[in-house]
Amino acid sequence: MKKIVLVDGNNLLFRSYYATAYNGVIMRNSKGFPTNAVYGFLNMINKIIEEETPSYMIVAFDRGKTFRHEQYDWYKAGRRETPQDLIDQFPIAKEFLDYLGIFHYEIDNYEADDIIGTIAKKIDEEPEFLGTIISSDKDLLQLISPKVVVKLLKQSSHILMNVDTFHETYGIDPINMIDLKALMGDSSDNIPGVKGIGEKTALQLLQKYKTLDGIYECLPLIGGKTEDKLRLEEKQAYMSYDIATIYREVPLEFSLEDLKIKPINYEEYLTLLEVMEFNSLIRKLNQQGNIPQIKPKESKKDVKKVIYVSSLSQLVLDEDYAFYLDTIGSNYHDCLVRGVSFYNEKVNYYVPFDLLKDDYTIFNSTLAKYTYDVKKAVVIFNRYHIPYQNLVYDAMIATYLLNYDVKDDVAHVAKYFDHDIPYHEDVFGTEKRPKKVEDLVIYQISCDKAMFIFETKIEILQRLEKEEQLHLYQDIEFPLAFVLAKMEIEGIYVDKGYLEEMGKELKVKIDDLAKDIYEFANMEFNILSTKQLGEILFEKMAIPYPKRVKDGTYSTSKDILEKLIGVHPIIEKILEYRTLSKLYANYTVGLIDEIRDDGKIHTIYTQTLTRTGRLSSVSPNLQNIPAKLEYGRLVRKAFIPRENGYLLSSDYSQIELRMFAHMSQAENLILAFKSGEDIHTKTAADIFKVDITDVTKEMRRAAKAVNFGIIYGISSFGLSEDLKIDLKSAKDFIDTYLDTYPGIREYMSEEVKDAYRDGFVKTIMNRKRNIEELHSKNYMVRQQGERMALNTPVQGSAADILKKAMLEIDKEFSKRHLKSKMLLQVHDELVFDCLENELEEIKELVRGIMENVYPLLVPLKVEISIGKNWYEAK
DNA sequence: AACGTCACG
DNA sequence: ACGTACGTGACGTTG
Repeated sequence: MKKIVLVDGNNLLFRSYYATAYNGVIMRNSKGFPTNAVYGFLNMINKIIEEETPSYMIVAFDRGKTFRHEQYDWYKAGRRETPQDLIDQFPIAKEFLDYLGIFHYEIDNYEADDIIGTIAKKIDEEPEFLGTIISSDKDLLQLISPKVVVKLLKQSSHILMNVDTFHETYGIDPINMIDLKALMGDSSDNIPGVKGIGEKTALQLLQKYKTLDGIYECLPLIGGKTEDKLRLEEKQAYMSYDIATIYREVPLEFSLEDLKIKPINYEEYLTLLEVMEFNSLIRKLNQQGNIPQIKPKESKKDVKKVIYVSSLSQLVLDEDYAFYLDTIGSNYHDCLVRGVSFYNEKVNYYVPFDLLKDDYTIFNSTLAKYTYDVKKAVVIFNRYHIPYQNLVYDAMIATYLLNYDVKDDVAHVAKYFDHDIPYHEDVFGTEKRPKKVEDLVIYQISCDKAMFIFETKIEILQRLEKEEQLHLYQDIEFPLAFVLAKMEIEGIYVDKGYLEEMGKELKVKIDDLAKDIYEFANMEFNILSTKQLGEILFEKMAIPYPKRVKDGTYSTSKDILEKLIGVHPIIEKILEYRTLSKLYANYTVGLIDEIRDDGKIHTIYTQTLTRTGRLSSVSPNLQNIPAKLEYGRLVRKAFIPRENGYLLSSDYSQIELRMFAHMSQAENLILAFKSGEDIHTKTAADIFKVDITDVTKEMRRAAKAVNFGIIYGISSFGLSEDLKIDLKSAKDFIDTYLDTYPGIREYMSEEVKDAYRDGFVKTIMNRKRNIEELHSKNYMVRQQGERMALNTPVQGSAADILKKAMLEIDKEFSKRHLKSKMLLQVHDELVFDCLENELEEIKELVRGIMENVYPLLVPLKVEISIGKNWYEAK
């Protein structure tokens, strides 16, 4: 059998382009020519050849307008225009295919789909051939046959679809994919389908009547609304059928035999790789050693061999350098340090940590030092009492601000700068299943990381400057890392005995509840298993399920269960069981495990994770300690100051809504804040048009919900769920709100418009977030993108402000030599451990800074409370 | 390792 | 017709 791989070239290039477009910033070669799409394309082609080992292959491309456009002028209307940077890369991709000996084809008036469809038909007819189609477009599934399969590309994996798997998934035959599209339509191609019929209904119909014709023949049997809809739009359905049908009679000027892969033209291939500056691919080619006729290319820089330093006298550092800490273990408060690599113009060292840890000079020189994760370095230096100065650059923070997907492992971001470093996990395995690694490999990787940091520093800083983010980087995020390090190192005392007592108490209550639940259910089962619980509640006990059943699974989430309170007494028991189990596992047992020998918990703030600019907190998360329910709140009594100290908590009141008022410049909302009234009460008074003294609890609750909705990028459905009112009322309510505060509508539509135009949104300090969702074909995903576009500037700007306040507070503490310490940050709250004699001073200082750190069109208000533990200080 | 659930702002 | 509010982390269950 001869296997032919059929690739949808357009699809592959588009995917590669959008997968690696950052902030509209994309990978380019030194001449400025865009290279990101071709790079991804080429890697994909290589991967296909490796995995499929085909002897025949074709890559098909679209060309110009097609017969579909001519027939229906609205076909594919509403699609975004293809960026010029992507268009420019098409010819290069084709050139690469030429050199790789891979056949590619395009023809006037037809899309890649049609070409592939026509070849697939030929494969069906010619016994000695088999076909594998590669694309992420589900349309192609209609081509599946006993001889042709489709490899459907997903985010990072793929699904292999053949006749059987297709049937299992959809319950219909592959060819009826067309009938399916005819009924449900396709928004991405602007295929209308039958209005009012979606995937569910369409599949049901097709499973029964097989085809569109079958359905229309049996129309009277269908009945109800569905029949009416079908009858009404018969013409449209058949038109959709036409347009969704892949044309399989394209006049082709070649035979299947012509698709045979030819030998690679290494010389031309290498030359083009060089022009594009795909150095990692060049290196790979060299390593494979299969380019005999070509002299190995000298890389731009001479690669310095790693030198293993076994005595300090060998370690000569007289120029600014990058260093990388080679550590073992995931938590840097107790990780081991195996060694440190150093890199600059002159050196490429790997130094075992034992040599360094007693030397106080290396990191304390006046040379500038660059690294990746400076906070981690500071914490580790502190652990070993290693003095340091002039840590001036952090590649992790810098690339985070440039919107790269930053991980603990440098290798992930390095690959975007064409530094090919193997992933930590691939080399070392997971913590549970570590792999054995050669020492030399360890040294090499560590040194490559230092090299990456050193060599890309200028480029990265230039990019920050170009994006006007140098201030955010230099004056906010980078110095903040040092402040966060201090807080992590300081840690917070936690009363272990108290938590143990609470744990015991919880255990008893949980066991009692379990007994009750088993009795109601008439059997013992695992209450925390959603699967078992769902079956017992909704099948065995036959409690009516309040929502539509989707594919036989029941949600047992709080929302659902709360709707069932009163139906059966078991429901409330389960809810309580859940709450207490959570408390037990997460906040008694879980927290106790995190208390270290010094009696404190030392969290780690992740500074380079969230898409909005907030921090996050891990190991443990101290940003989700119970606060809402009274019983849970008791956990906070375990968080205590040092002896004779006090905990002081200072939190911004409504900072996000204030930020929204500021950004939208909606005058009435600004006035609402300036009035000094409780904002939700004031909002209620405004929208219900009553006197502020006449606002009822119910009105305030409603107003509060809309205020929250506004911050999240309101949707009527969300609000209706939250307030448990119907959709229409929610809609009206939002309209009233928007009428009450003129300017908000305009602001929101402007923000969304800008986001579509730029592909990103930004905060007051020019933090940027790309929103790829906005150019999704999927309506729901785009909607979600729009909400992100509205929420991110609000949430992110609030985060900016708190960060700036933290910096100023830290600075002032040092300046005044205060003994009190800043310990925690919880998004809009800061927690301090204060000495009694400093309380008043701190209170005034913290309030002054937080309220004035960044003047807005509305005042910023801070609430401060003090206590002997975190429970009291709130 | 992925999912469902629920803790926080 | 679809399936929904923004941003996180950690647990236990399950495949």
